[in-house]
Amino acid sequence: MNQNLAKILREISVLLEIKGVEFKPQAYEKVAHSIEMLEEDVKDIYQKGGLKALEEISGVGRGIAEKIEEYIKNRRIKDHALLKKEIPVDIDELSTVEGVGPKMILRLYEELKIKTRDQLEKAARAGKLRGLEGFGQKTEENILRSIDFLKKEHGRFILGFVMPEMRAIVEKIRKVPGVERAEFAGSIRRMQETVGDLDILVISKKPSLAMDFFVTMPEVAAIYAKGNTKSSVRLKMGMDADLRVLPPESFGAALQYFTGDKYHNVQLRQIAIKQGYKLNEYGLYKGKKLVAGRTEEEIYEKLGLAWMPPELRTNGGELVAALRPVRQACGEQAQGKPDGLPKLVEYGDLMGDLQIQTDWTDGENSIREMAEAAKKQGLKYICITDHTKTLAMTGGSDEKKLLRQMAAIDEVNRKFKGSGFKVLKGAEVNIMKDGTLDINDETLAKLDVVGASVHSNFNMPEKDMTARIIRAMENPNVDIIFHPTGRVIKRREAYKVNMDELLKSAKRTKTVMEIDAFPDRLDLKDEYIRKAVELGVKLAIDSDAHSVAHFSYLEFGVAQARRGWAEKSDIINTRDWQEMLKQLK
DNA sequence: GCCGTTTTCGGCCCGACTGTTTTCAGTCG
Repeated sequence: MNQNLAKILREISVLLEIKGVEFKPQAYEKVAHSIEMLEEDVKDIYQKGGLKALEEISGVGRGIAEKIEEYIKNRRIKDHALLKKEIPVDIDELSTVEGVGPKMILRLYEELKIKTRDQLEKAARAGKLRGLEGFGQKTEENILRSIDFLKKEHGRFILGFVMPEMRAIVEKIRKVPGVERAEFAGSIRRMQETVGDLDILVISKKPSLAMDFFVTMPEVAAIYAKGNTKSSVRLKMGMDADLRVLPPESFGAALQYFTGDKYHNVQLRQIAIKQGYKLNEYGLYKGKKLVAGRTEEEIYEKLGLAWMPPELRTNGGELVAALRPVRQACGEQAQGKPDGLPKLVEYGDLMGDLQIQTDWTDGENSIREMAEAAKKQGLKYICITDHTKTLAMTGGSDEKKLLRQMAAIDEVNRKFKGSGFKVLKGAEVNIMKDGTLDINDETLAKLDVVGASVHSNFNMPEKDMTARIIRAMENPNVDIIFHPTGRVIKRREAYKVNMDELLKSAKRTKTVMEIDAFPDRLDLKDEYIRKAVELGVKLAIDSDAHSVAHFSYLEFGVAQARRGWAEKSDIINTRDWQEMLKQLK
């Protein structure tokens, strides 16, 4: 319900903006975002506390609370329907076209009756747009180019898959003469699951050199804009990229500003205003006087806040947590814990990896090769978790094959003797439709680590899927639930499951929940991680490696854990293998 | 439409770049 309601509220926001209504659009947009972020269903909130409870939601006042009530009762909001009737255009489709905003949508509709992206494309191809006042040939071309892109790609890229190329680009820019510093900003710096574009900020004595280099890199397919401080391009791999040159005294301000996210920034600027400052990408100002801007730290500090890792910046309570005690705001040194921010698990904290597939099933490499690659990556242990028999297409193990594999692992461990590296015995067993497992308990009991996961019957009702997984958790041999929602980003939705129930059961049965670091899985999602951490459910971060190249993906699992406010102690494989095993059932 | 250390009215985040304009509106992030 929340996502649908959020969509309607956002549509109201855009429709009001199209009509030129002031301020209300922001109010609706803010609420749409709050609703999206909400963990509890609005319907439950309403049933428990009525309109009053709805008004507790950030940004919701009496007016919107009543509209939410109306939606809960009737599945529609009358004002929304009226607006749609007045301007019956596909907002979603049109506003995702680059360069097309509310004002343009209105003119396109009024003058050419354009309602959909297809109609817009046809009109542009026929050269009908350039006749309109304020529209020229360039605008028409830009619209067509953007539509072509939208058709080809779905707009966002999976962070782990594009990160190597992004890093290579930044490295090259760092080598351009005059460039003193170059950093990622935006969703890449926040380590979001997916990224829409690449933002790079630089300090350079020779800005024009950096700009020239940037727009003529071999990776560039087209140049949108080139200026003295900002240039924008489309990369051949399909992503848009921006380069901005900043003076050193503003670099921290720009880094903060362009890292976002948007909601964090809006909130931060409001905090600044309340304290009599103005915050923009050039710095924190008192009147015309620059009081901070060289580093992010000094800006947060001046506002009475602790600096926080970019992964936390989502306006999900991090600004409240970052508040320094009052005495420090008065100029005194704070003693002890200065703020309420979590001490996040660090990249590099992982000692082992608990989900690895080998050539015994659908992996590419042998146990030995995987072990050597993991050791090279700096890990101290891995657990081999090949698929089991009901995943027939992978040649999943039955009980006999598992026993043979255990012997093979003993053999590999003999080779590693004295090196401090350990290979543990495990399996990724299938949770059957009824919640039983496809390997008998006697065999499971011989393994060091048993991961269980759902690989079939994805389309069960939520209640049944939840009961199915909980039954698996109740098996005393099951240590970890692997990739607990089964989603594949951009390809497959998560199956329907009541995560609150799962997490409570995980706590009760001492079952560990996995953060699968494979870039297009990354489930648990950040919001569920946060909930797990609050409940005291233990987590594991695993690569789900199917080849030696995949161990590098662990980084993205750590990022996910950090966005879920997880600390080192929440993650079992930050401990050595003996201590890690003690955390299991 | 929301909200309050500027508090029940009067504000609401901010600046760069583009395109189509001779001074700026629209869009974006």
